[in-house]
Amino acid sequence: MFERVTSLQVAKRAGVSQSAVSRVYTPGASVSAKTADKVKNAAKELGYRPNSLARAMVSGKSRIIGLVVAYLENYFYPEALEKLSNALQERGYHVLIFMASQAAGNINTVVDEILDYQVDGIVMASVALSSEVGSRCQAAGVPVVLFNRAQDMDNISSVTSDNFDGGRKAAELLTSLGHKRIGYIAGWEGASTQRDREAGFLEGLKEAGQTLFAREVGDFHTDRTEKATISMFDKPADERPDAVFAANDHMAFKVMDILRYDLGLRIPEDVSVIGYDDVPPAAWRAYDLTTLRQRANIMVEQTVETILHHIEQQEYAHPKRIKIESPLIIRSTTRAR
Amino acid sequence: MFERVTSLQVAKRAGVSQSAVSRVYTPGASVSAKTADKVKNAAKELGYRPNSLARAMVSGKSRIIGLVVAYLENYFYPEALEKLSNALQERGYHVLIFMASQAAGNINTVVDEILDYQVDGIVMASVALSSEVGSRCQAAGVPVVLFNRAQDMDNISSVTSDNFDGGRKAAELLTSLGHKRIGYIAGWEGASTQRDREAGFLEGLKEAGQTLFAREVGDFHTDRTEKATISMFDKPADERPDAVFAANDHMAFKVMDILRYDLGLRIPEDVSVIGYDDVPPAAWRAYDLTTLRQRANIMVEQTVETILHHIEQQEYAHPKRIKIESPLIIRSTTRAR
DNA sequence: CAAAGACAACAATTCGTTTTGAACATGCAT
DNA sequence: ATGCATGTTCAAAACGAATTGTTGTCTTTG
Repeated sequence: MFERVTSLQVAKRAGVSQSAVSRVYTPGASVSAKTADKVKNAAKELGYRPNSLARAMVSGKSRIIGLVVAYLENYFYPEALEKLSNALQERGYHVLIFMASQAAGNINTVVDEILDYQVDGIVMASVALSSEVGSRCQAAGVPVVLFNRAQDMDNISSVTSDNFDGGRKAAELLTSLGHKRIGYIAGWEGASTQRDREAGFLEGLKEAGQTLFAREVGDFHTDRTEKATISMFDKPADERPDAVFAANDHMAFKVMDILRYDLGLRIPEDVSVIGYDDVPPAAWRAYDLTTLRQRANIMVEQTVETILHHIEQQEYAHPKRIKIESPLIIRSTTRAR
Repeated sequence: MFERVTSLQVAKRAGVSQSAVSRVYTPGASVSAKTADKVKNAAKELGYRPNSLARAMVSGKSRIIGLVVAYLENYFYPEALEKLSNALQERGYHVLIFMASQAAGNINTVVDEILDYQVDGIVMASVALSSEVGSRCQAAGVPVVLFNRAQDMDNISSVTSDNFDGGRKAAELLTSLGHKRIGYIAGWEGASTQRDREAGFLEGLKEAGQTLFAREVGDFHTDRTEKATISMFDKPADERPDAVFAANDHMAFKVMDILRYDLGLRIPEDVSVIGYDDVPPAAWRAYDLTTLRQRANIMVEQTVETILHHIEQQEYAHPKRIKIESPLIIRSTTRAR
């Protein structure tokens, strides 16, 4: 009932060989204008379109990039995903998406499934992958780029913000504003972003001759962040921080909500708040959050360039470790100077 | 360098034929336990995994679903995308994603590219597609399901909220709270969601013996919504609405920001606000928005069921038009009774 | 003990392309 | 007219697995 139109049928109708049809659709192949016309006409009449899968099988290039995402709740990711997909589409690639919702065991299954589809490359967003998984991809000749995560040990490319530097900038701002009791709400401690941001923040405090006044773990997670905030701030004024750096914007929003609506504190009069990411809601008037911007467009651009470099140059040996500077975006959740 | 392991190599090592290997990986095929073991061992030793593309070519089933998304700025979509991808993964399908960022011409190109990948089905989220595109997919034997958009004319399945009913509920609530000057911020007028919500809203007002007091178009777009809000509300108290229904949450947030921070109005004392979607930020304390919930999990579930029904039953003739009820979620942007 | 039946394994074919290597013109210079 | 490039075209061989009809092989039963 639904007969697929094949290149052979087009060839017959155009009165040429099947391989001629193939070459018409292969950029840079040598075809005379005459046969190209005949083929194109026949193709149009029959509604022919080349079968990407067959093409992929014989050429060994699927022009599919596997994308593994752990969760889209952090609104940095939808933005990145959109840009990534667009950028790859422009280059003739497409994105096969895999959610790695669950735990680590899940990742292995997911990577296997990805490889089954003969993807040309894999982008892992916010996923910490075991070195074993990494080497399995290497073994299959599929380059991997980590997006927004870094892995020190393995020889895998990664694109991140300069999280250490961003953390330091946060500390610089807070100390320069005269804050003396500075707290930190940590993200999930397995994440390199969390670790680097915290390390940079501590370094920044140290440079100003200060140390951390309070620390809680929010795990990049709503409920845990709310608990963390309460246990950090539900105290007399001189025992609680007068400024806090949350390891990402989403935690910062929760911190702000608790401070304002549960604890009745004013921002920034009683407490200054800084986040990280500059997701769109950070600019919404109700939050208007001072934060460090992750420049999604640049990060995506670099990710695309890196993965395509690996694919098209067949160069897997020299992983790139790209860090994008995070500019400080000062809004109204930190005191004016 | 990167030799792919094929079923033939496994077969040789296991001392069986290639077809035996194939059957081991085909659920429901008849293989003796003995050969299955031999094959599995050989496969493990060689690190064999079946090639999905080759499988797809000969079987005619790629187990890939093409997903077309226009934009992810509305946070209803990341949520839906995540759930959709997960649900399909569970059923052994995977999602090839296509952003249809630009105008209508873009959609055609995108659909062609999708079909080239021999997808088993297409889900279109928030995309209005020409009937021509629809019939092209039909002709190719690829079922299409519209997600969060309906198309009256064509015989294409769709899954949406019951937007008309939701709009009416919004009107019922506002009129029951005693509001007499009720405004509406419309979304993009090409969207069926916008049209149905407005029609239901007007119907609800009519049932209460009222008519619309003011109407502006926000186009589901930030800047236009801010302008729309100002032109609706920057007036003396008795000339502006005392309640407003925005066609989605994202516009409602902008409305709230303008009302509070630019016009100095209180919500809900001066103006009640209702949105539509119940995206996560609607529950954030800073907004705490009364809204109509789009039940993403149910919508996704129905979408998956519908598309897989079409695919696996090869039944394209009877499109389903599924509407999911939108419950009213009352929070604090509407007056208490 | 032979015949029928049920299963398993096999070899060969298929899917729709790209990619050889060889054959074939065509045109130009000798 | 002959030789040699240059440029097109073709037929055939991949690619990696699923599928078909066929041949075995092992049980079971009359």
